[in-house]
Amino acid sequence: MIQTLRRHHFRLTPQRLEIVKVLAVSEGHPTAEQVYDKVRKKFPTTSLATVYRNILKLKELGEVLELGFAEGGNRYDGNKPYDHPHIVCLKCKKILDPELPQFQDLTRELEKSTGFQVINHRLDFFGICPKCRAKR
Amino acid sequence: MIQTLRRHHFRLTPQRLEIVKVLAVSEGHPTAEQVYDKVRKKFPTTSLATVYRNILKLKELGEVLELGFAEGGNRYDGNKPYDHPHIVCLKCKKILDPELPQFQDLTRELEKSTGFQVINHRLDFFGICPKCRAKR
DNA sequence: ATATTACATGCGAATATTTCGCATGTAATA
DNA sequence: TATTACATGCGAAATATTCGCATGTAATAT
Repeated sequence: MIQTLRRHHFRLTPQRLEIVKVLAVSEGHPTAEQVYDKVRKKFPTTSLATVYRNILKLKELGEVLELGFAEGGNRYDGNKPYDHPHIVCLKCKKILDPELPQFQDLTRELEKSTGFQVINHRLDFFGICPKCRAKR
Repeated sequence: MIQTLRRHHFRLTPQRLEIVKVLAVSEGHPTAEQVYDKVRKKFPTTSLATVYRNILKLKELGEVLELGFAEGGNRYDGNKPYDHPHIVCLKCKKILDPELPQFQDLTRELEKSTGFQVINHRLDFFGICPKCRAKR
């Protein structure tokens, strides 16, 4: 990510580097607010707008994937910024990346049958994770 | 939908009936605002809050499917209120329901491999529809 | 090292979307 | 026709995100 920023001649400010770091090591696909909270641990004066601005930039550079949900509050993935299936726990809200080899490219088929030019896709499953199932 | 409302002893107000009708005949998965605009053609004093409240109710009754997107602004489907794939035109924003027989239940497989109890899913494709492709 | 400058930041205000509180209205039932 | 609990309309609140602008600072040139 840092390489990409450098390549595009964007400045490597401390806040920006920290946001990148948080996104890169994050598990479970954090919200903007969660990124904000972690960044403020190191740089307490950081503003939420800066977090959003940097996420937007990284999104545009293709380094971060944005996941929108009906309940509001987007989630971000800085590890695999390309389309891949997700499985969301409805209780603890964690989002994992399951392996799903059966889901090959239906895309080609779909393009043929609909006439659409398909650019990307989104596949999410919703349910209860093993840990939350055990809890009760 | 009206039967379902009646069965649950909800009142059949003119506004409610009109909202149901708009949702039932709508194509392309309207936004709340679009439903609001159509309902106001017949009942000009209808408030947006009423539209949201009724959509919420129908959602809870399982009669309307809500689709959230990262760009904000949910979309609603009153025709097929169960999980099914969508294909979204990034230009004209229309949403269609493609046939996708290849997408059988990966769900069972996923439950086995992840330990999740899967409750529902969401599969969307994004691209450019034939009409918009022709335009340029 | 220092100066320069264009990009970044922090702050609060603005937007957009959805929900809420509350007074009033009205569909369903008695 | 009266009753009553649910529904509506309105504006305000709650959320999530973006914007405007003054100030700060990383990168580059000197």
